[in-house]
Amino acid sequence: MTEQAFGDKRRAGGDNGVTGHNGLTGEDVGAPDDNRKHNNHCQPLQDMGEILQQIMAITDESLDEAQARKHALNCHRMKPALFSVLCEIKEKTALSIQGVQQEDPVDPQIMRLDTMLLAEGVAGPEKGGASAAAVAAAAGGTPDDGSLEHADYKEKLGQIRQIYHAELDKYEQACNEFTNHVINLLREQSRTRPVSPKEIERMVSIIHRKFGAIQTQLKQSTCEAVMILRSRFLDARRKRRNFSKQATEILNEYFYSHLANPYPNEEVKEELAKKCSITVAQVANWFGNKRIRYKKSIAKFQEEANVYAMKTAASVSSLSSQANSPATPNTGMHLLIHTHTGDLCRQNK
DNA sequence: TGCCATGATTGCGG
DNA sequence: CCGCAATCATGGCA
Repeated sequence: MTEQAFGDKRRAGGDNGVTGHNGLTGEDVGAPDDNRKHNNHCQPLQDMGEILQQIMAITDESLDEAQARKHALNCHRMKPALFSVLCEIKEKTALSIQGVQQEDPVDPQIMRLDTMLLAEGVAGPEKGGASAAAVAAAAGGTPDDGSLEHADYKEKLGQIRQIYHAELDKYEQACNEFTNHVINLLREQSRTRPVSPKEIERMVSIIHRKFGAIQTQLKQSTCEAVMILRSRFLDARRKRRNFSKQATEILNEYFYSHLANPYPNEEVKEELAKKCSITVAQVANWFGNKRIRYKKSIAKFQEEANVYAMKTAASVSSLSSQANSPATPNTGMHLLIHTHTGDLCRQNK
């Protein structure tokens, strides 16, 4: 698209080149037709040679002379009228064709990038790292570790944010500079060839689009950096810390005092979580683990006890009545029985 | 360094 | 959605 636009520019320049050529050759400005005919009908190679020779023959004097001719042309009384006609013709031809597929819709991908950057707190106003808090919460660590990781995450995100904005400013500045430069250039050129304001506008939009593409690249890179940062922190989920002795004590206390039904309801879980400075999910995890492990250890002991019981029963048949698993802890039986029969598992539901 | 303890995750069933 | 069971992955100790 831009190529096309630049192509148009080159074509426009080419036209200009012909006029320039006329000027440089010193031929009469009032009789370009003769020159056209000449160019169209004679051997192009020879013409090229001539042109080359003319170019080679350019001296400072001839340049001055050309400048003077240009000036004379600019001051010609018919010039404004002719120029406006030229502009009009160009408007009706090249520009009207070019301007058709101008407005392309906003890329949904760019919108996604913007949304993500905004959500992550990279773009938009500074907002105390709300997403960092979310990540820390997802990590499910203890509050201490959470705040530690939180600070780390916030710092890294801040760095990304800083770089992003610095680059954005840089690009914006460069874009403005370049745009101004091009506008000035075109204005300068508009004195010698038909450059309508619309064309300048179009060129500016092309430049903006080009710089927009660079910005998109920047946004993409920033998004990637944030994703990597996030994944690093989410990977840290598994990096567990053992609960404090106090916390384990509190949890064990509840567990063993409710062995018959070690299923704390939501309120109890919340209370325990508060007491232990852990999350409700962690309390639930702990009880889940505890129940299964307790049951397993009981089962293990039971198995062991059964082996011994079998041995004892086999060797001392007269004492078989006492062979009922002395090693089995009484407290564990409730849970074992309950779990196996499944009648109390959902009491809290 | 290996092993066990332990918190977290996952898949499944009800 | 909850709990169970299996599993992962790390902490901590001998």
